[in-house]
Amino acid sequence: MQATKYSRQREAVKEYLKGTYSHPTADEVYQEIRKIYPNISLGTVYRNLNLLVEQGEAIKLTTEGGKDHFDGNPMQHYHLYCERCGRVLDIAMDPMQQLNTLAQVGYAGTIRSHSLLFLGECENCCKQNAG
Amino acid sequence: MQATKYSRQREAVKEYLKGTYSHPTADEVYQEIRKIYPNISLGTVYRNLNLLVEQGEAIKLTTEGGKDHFDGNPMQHYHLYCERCGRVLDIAMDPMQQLNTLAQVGYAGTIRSHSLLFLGECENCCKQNAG
DNA sequence: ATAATATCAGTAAAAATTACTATTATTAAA
DNA sequence: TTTAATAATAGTAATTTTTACTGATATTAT
Repeated sequence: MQATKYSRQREAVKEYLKGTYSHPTADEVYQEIRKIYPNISLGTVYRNLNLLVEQGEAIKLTTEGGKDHFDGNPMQHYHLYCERCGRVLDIAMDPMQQLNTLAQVGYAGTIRSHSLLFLGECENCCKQNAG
Repeated sequence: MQATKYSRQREAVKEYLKGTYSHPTADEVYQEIRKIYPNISLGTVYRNLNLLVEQGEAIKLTTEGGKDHFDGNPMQHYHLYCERCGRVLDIAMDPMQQLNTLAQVGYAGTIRSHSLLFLGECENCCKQNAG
């Protein structure tokens, strides 16, 4: 069965994630939601973030920073991982399904999708460099 | 200064990594090297793997499986992450530098490179499916 | 209201990686 | 070819991120 029941905590996590472009980590979501629900626990945040991902409402972004980042926009799109500050940012570029086709050529397994992560420096860190 | 001294352990790690296409995790490298140097410690494996990455001799692949995988081929190329068995495999496809250029359009930060990971099922897991 | 149960807070555990320390191995110089 | 300097190691402990567990609470349907 496992019918999904409403919970204020999950709603708050979802609302926060849908309303930001910051691609927060679980801990960052936790710190934010605590301002509204001081007793919420980190485990609850993790559980609900993963639930949102399962439901197709969010995306989990695994980066070399070690922490997973979460994105409330479930449409496929690309990101920049800033090698300086570790933040994740959206890249305004059309997703290329043809990459899957190209990869599939001569490969006996099945290509389902792809994840494209650009590496470099975000706008903020670039400015700091110049200053 | 921090001059790099020779060590048998590092040599073994490097040799193993250069001689396999299996994209092993740190622990898998550890288990392998233990066959030759039973006293080698996991920390030594981690230290040397990261050293090889710093020196441009290897690449670290961060996947959603939670574990980092290592590749002894430092040339840019693409991979498949098998969502079934968690293995990482090479994809025979030319790297596309134009992706960096496309991403850079209208982005105020700096795009340095990209990491492209395909998701799906490897040949082995596909076969099992059919069988 | 009541019963059934999904979710929660709080805490403990797990898993992957890194840091620490006394000892050993490598290098270069005497 | 000893000796001195120090990088690297093994073994262990600590850190970090994420997941699992448990008794209490909140939500839903009856």
